[in-house]
Amino acid sequence: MTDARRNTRQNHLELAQKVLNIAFERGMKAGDHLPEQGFSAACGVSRTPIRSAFKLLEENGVLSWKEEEGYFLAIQTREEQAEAVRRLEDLEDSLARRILSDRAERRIGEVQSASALVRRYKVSRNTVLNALKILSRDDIVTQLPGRSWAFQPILDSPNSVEDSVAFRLTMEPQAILAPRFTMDFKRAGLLRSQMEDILKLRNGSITCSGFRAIDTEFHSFIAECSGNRFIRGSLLTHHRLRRTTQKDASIPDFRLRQSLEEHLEILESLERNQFDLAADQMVLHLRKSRVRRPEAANRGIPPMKRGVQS
Amino acid sequence: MTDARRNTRQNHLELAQKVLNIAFERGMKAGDHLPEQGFSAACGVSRTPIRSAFKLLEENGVLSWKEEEGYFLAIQTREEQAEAVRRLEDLEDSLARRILSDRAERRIGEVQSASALVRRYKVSRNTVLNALKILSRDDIVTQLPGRSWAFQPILDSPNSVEDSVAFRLTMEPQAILAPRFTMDFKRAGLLRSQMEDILKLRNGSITCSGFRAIDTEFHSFIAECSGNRFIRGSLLTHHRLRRTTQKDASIPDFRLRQSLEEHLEILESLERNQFDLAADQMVLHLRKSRVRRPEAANRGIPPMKRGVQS
DNA sequence: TTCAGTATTATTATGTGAAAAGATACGTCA
DNA sequence: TGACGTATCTTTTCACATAATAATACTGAA
Repeated sequence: MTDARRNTRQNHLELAQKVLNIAFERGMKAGDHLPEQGFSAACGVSRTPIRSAFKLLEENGVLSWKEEEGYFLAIQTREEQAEAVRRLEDLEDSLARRILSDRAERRIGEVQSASALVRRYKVSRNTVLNALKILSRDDIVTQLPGRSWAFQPILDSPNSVEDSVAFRLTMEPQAILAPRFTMDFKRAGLLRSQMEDILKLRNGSITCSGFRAIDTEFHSFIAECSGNRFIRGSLLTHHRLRRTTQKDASIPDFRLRQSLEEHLEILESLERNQFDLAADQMVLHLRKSRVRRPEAANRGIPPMKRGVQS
Repeated sequence: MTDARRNTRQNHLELAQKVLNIAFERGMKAGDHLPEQGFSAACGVSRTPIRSAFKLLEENGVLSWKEEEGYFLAIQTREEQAEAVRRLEDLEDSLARRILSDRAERRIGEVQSASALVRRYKVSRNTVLNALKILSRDDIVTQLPGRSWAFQPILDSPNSVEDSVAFRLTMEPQAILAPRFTMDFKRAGLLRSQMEDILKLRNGSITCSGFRAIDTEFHSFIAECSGNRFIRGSLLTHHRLRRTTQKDASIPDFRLRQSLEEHLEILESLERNQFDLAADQMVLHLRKSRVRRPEAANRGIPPMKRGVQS
């Protein structure tokens, strides 16, 4: 596994996921042909990396290959796709991820020097620098003036969770209300059907991590549709942080379902261009999911006191 | 100048500014002694870089040096300090700044490769990579999947300015209203007196760039006091972007004064712990300064339609 | 004890060439 | 024309040696 990890460029893992998403967005079925050039154009890279991604997907049984003809989709259902994506995500446990989890478990201290990490993880200096670059992009670590790197408080302290919800409560409705908000209907439809699929699962079999994945995707989607580039940017950054640092908590099944149904309602309102309604539903959704997290309940976020413009 | 720039580490310029700020925050007067160890502790670095910063400041006439005794403050007034800081800022025209201004003037295209920049600016690859790192921290450029870097729209298009004000209108009041908002009274006092000094200048002699500097500092200060780390983070990022990309526009003198007086009023409310009032004043302040910018007036930001929670 | 000066050691930054990866062009087949 | 396979050139990454910088320990003086 370690060798495989070393042989497989991180880039290709990301690219492979992107390829898979595009294929399903285009409504491809098992047996369909995936033209290299089309994906090359869609991903904005040349054919060379696309081929690597295809090969990677073939190794994972997602694609099949025929000489002189190219690659073909080998899976059918969205469940299979989701599983494949999960497998790819497992592969890409980069050093950044390891460092993060070690920090989350408090196995390493708040302040680190690059060399210390080189020694601890027995990897090249460049690898560490790269990981730090990734982590600092999400503001998980910041470079102090000297030569030390400091971890920011992770999204696991009660205060942080509280701050996160407060942040989202101000930003997400505004993302919807910003002028030039434009829905990507295709992606919305895909999201909707994914959520409906999950809801169809029998009681108790919704996994928390599966829910979290789709939840983050939904909220990132809303952010991406926002017409305000600064609201979009800061929300996307925040969701990236949530995705990487949030911990699994056990949430009862019925609450997960409720949450997904709220997502669907918001999507419906947006599709009807009822932005005010969608924004209000978003506020309610966030407030409810706040109550849902046991550890954060009844802590000092002020009630509906006042708006941005009172 | 080019040689001096090459000899002077960028780090030390920043550090020198920090040192100067700390000295004035501590209320030091001309002739006072600056202990190396004290500043070393205050800045979180060892004595070595502090000495470089001291030496740099001495070369600029801000400090004086006596053998076997150390460095002493050589300037007295805040104007002298501001001037010194400005001189230091002029020194640090890094490659990032050059690239940014070339882009602002549309001398270079929206998409660039690192090598192209190496060729254009005749600097080492590392220098370019470093500049790109700085620019990408503020989301001025982003790395595309392939090997190209793309500039984001700069804060000079009408839409961007509009988006920026809308963003600040949602965030800045919330920064004040967040629980655990805590004023740094010392810094507030310093800011206040700086603004009062500017207001004392005779009519017409307030420079626009001087105003912008203190304006950004004031708003960054508010952000820094916020108890919500995500609101704080996203606002600070945004203000950094404003500082680096905003263009000088000519704004009539009386409007600058009005704006500064609004700042003072907000500070007063904050000092009295009247956070709701301060937040409302901030909303008004931002709305007014929006009207002040001629190019952005009467464009589609929705009126006081609704709050975050309504 | 605290300070600046000095020396020593640890860490990081930089330059260089080899190797990997990406972009592009061309050939061939359907 | 549009697809894949292959070849070639450009760009980037990586590893390593070396220079620059930061942290630390130690000194003597006030």
